[in-house]
Amino acid sequence: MNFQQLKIIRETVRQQFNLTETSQHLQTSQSNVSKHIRELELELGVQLFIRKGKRLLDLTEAGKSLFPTVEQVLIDADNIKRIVDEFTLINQGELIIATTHTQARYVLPPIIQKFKQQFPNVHLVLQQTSPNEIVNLLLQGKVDIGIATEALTQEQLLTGTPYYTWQHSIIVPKNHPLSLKDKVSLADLTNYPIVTYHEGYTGRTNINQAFADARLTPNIVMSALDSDVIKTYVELGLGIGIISHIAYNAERDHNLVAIKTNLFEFNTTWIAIRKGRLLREYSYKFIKLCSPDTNLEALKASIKKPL
Amino acid sequence: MNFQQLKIIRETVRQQFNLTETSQHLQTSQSNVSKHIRELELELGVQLFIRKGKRLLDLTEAGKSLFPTVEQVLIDADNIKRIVDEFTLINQGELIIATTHTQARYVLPPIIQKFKQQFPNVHLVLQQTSPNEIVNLLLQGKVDIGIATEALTQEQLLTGTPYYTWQHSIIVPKNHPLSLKDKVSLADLTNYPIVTYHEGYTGRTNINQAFADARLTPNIVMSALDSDVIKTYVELGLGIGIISHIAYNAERDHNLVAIKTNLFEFNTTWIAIRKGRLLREYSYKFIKLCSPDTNLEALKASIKKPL
DNA sequence: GATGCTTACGATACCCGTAAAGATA
DNA sequence: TATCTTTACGGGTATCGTAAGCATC
Repeated sequence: MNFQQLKIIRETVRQQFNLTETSQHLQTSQSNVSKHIRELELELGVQLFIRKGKRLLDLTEAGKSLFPTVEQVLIDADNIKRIVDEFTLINQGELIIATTHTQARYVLPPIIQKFKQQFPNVHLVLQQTSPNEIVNLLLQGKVDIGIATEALTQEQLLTGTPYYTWQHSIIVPKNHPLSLKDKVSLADLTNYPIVTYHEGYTGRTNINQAFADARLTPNIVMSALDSDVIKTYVELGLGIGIISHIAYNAERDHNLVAIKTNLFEFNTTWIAIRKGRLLREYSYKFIKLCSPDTNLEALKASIKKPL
Repeated sequence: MNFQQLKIIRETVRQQFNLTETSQHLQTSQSNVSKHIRELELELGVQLFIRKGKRLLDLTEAGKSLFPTVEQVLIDADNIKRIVDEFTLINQGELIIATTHTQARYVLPPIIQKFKQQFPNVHLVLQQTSPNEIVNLLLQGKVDIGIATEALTQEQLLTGTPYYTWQHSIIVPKNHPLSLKDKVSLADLTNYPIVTYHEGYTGRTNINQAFADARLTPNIVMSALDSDVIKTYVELGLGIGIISHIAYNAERDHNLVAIKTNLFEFNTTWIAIRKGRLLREYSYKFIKLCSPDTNLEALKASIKKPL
């Protein structure tokens, strides 16, 4: 058993049992991948993959049982490198953050500015993607920190800390009838076409829930991945918008009016990291910058409990 | 980085930085050990060992930081093999138990008999040693289960379950003056020479404590590692004995009288296993046989929290 | 027929142990 | 001088990629 074999097992699963893909991702040859798999199976004395003829279809029961441990070994091997870097590359390295558009555009800029002042030699990578993909990237150890409102709290293998809470606001063009009302109700909203976030993004779950609870059906004419797109179409008169209040800026968005409401539940945006995967010290400092109340020691402890 | 290098790091620490010893334990050559260490250091870009000239003295700070992770990787690699065995060698394999004389001689026999009936193909190894050594063996992953009264609950990296509680009894030769008294006090005991367990064995801590609390000084003329030795010398008239009540058998020990007392605190004998190290299913069955009330799921969960 | 896996084979790199040399106590 | 570590070197093995062969879809 060697690390290359374990990496191949992991990557084969990630590439859904396509050995050609696996070999390309690991920068090696197909034949190598194939041979390593069978040699590991031979050494362990058990089939790890279900085969149909020559094709690999899935992990066997045995394969499924040991796969989490394989992942843990590889993560720990990676941890060793990061521990070393903590000594050789002090306050220097890479910090990869996976987050959504809303955070990247409206929330993180001042944090990142401060972080960059404190750690000028840390190369910051901001990877903008969907909440589900953030979970994937975290689980695969491809990013250090994930920040999003959705999906992050479901996964056993992730841990983290709440970042901030917020609510949705209604945005309408200037002089829109809704902007003249004292109080806007959910029923009012159903009278207009609505533009808001896509399913699985930026608290859309809570929006759906509010209408469902009130037994109302909103007329959602368009859903988008980010607030800027929504605002653009609301400006064009396509409908009224429901966006994170964070994404509204009175000055810049002078063509729009934001209406604060309590119609939708509070959302919590989370900072998440993968259990079992150590972070560089500066990564914890970043989290502390985001959420100064975080108990870093407790967070570090929770990392050390993989399931 | 490969497994051999990590094994060498671990063994070098275990052998207190003597590379010759390390090579012998790993069945390889001295030069290999030496080279692997320096190549790993080169690859990681950091010194792992403090050297004085050519001799290795200790781990560096960096080495100390990553050592627990190195151990975890190797344990997990071992776990993978055990997981495989769970599929290929069903109810078959090895179960190594480290325990003290008292358990091996007086407590475990009926358990082991039952276990052997249920799992005839499991090779049982009973390793009899001191509580401190049991802790060592557990930490090094050289035994599956440790059973003892002392030392097992101190270590962060161990987890486990209480087995049973017991008290010490006084044993005296037949017709000894103490055997005629209605109630024996601690002060009474100080009037006679005492034979009991060695420090660190079989509840000796509690014996010391009881005398200390009463501000009495016992006249301990001899200390032994096991109850049989103590009984032998009490029979010879060397003094009165203090042994685990479990170790007294009225029939077999017909030359001795046991006096039950509450003079000493209750002792708890523990079953301990190492965190992070998976056990074969039959090992858990063994624990269940010992202590039927154990919540095995909770125990398994506690294994998965290294530190 | 296109894609994907296995086998064959030769080149290379790596790992190992012996032996000699050098350092430490 | 004993013990211990490093360096040098040669043999063996493992790993790698290319290319060809074969199975699957």
